Amino acid sequence: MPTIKDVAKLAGVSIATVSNVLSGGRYVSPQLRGTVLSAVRALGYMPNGVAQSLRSRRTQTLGLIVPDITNPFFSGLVKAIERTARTRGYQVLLSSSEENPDLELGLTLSLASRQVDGLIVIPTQDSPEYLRQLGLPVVLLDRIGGQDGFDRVGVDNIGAARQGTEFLLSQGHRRILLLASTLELSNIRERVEGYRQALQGAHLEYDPQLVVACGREATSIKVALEAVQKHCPSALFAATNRLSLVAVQAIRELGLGFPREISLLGFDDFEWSTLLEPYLSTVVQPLEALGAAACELLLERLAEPLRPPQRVLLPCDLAVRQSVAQQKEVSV
Amino acid sequence: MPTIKDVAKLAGVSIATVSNVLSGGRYVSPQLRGTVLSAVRALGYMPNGVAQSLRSRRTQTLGLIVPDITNPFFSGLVKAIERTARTRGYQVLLSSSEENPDLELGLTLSLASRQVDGLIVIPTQDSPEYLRQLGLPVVLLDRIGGQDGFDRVGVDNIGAARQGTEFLLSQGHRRILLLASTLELSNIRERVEGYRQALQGAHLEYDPQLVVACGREATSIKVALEAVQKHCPSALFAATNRLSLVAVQAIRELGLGFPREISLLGFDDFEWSTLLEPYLSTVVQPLEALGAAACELLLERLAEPLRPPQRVLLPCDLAVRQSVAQQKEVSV
DNA sequence: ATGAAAGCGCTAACAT
DNA sequence: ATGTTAGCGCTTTCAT
Repeated sequence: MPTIKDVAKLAGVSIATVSNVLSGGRYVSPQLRGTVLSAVRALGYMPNGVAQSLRSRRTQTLGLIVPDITNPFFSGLVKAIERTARTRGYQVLLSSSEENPDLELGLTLSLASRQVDGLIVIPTQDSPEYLRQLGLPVVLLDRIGGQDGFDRVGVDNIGAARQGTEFLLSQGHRRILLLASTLELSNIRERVEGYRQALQGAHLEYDPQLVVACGREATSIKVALEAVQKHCPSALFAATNRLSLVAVQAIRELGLGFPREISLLGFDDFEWSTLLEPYLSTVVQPLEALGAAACELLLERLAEPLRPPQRVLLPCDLAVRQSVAQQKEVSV
Repeated sequence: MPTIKDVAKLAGVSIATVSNVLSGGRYVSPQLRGTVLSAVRALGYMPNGVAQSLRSRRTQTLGLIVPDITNPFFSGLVKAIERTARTRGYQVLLSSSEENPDLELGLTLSLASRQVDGLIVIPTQDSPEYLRQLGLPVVLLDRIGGQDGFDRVGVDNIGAARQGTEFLLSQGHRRILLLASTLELSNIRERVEGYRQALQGAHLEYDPQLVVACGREATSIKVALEAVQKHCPSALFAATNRLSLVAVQAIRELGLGFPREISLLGFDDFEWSTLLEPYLSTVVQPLEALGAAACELLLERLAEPLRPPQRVLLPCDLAVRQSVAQQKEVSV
């Protein structure tokens, strides 16, 4: 691989001039410009990004830590982030934390050691304290509960869940079972809170028993199934996309007419949900906007290190399709 | 951020010793080792990966170019690659080519400039010639048609499609419509070939009209729908996961009893397909193994630059579930 | 067993 | 308007 030195020699100029032609640092006469450029082409020269980074102290690289890229919610975010970063001249080092806090810490350190300019993290748990110590610009994405002091972007979970629940209520449902993954995520707790607020707004009693934490594993189905059997809800509100799947399985195993006997409202929209018929109604999170906002927030922070931490809260939409039926006989 | 120099000063040793303690280059007495290590801890020192890379000429970074990370097939591969790379001490720079060859070329160059140690590419089209010129170890993944001379890992598409078709035949189906995306991908052409071979093996006529290229956009549904209307197949074989979706939509629009009146066999297995009932039978590609193999092949190439290009061809499985019905009345 | 010093390829401050 | 040169933080040869 030729270096800047080779180009300088071939063009008969100093390496500074080559650098300036390529990076546009200072004015170079058109003639020299031309000679340098042809030397560059003749040699097939490409600047060594590592050397540039060492010298300039900027790698033009962002670190991204995601729990599981296989989940369409996360992969949608990754896609948006990568695209935004790319159009702004940044590359993305992607790591998967596999929902493991210890691994997340390790990845964080390893990314910092590689001198990424900043980090976008979808943390495995609330308030990752070590991220503060890092001395690196960090933007928290999606799971942004816990303390502030971080730049963060997420969705108005309370509002979204309230809106979803209100929709269910408007269709006449009174016994709504909320399927949660784990209450350890503030994200999910906020959705529970939105659910509660909607019930309260309708002067209905909030029954904590109707909120069931299914966990994040295969056993979720069993938990959901038993809860449905025990509480006989007329509607299910799945608080994550995975739980929509779980809910569907539970409904099937119980042999319930869907949506006639039981309705389902999902959280997160995803292409493949159209495999389900009747089509799933869901709260839809603005993936594109979330990812882009996270990336842009980080770049702004890089440009302006001292400004106070920002919080971006995006609203969700409600996609009304077919999985929620009108409930005629209102239970008392 | 403290540097190796700071550590050396605090520990009262040379920077060479610090380096050797950390990188295990040469023997250092236990005493000095200890002093150095406590200095490291006291300062919270972390080696600067960029400087290490510049000096050692290795970045411990792999470039990965994927058409669309949002497709569960690709995201499954990415997950496996990232994990394998991580356990071997490598990080992954992820880029999305968005099925755009020009963008792919640009990403390639930009990754090379960042001095990745090697590249894993799921190319947007067959035989990407510029990848040869790159002077960088490259492993082609999934779309590995075209000329050889590359390290590549993929699946036995012919065998898989033949097996799938044979299964359909064994269930009594005689008019099988093969839904392809584009015939420009050798990948897909191979699946067509497997389909043809199976028919031939059963002494049935291969009718090119029964192979329909639906394209990769939203219009696919219309194309598929018209083909079904025109040819009245008893079974559909979708050659990609997207096409399973397309097939399902087409079947619904035609109001066909599924799988009674029409059967469906998919390609690629994915978690969310369980939303469809009856459950989708599919050819399943070994995502984990594919990703891991690609990564490992690349690392082997890094260790042994001169060995001849390897080709890894993995077999597929057939997951028989419920979407293919026995065809009683065999057409003549 | 350890230290001194060269140099990876580049940018930017300092010259002219 | 262009050239010279000092590092960026590290690994690695060459000394001792």
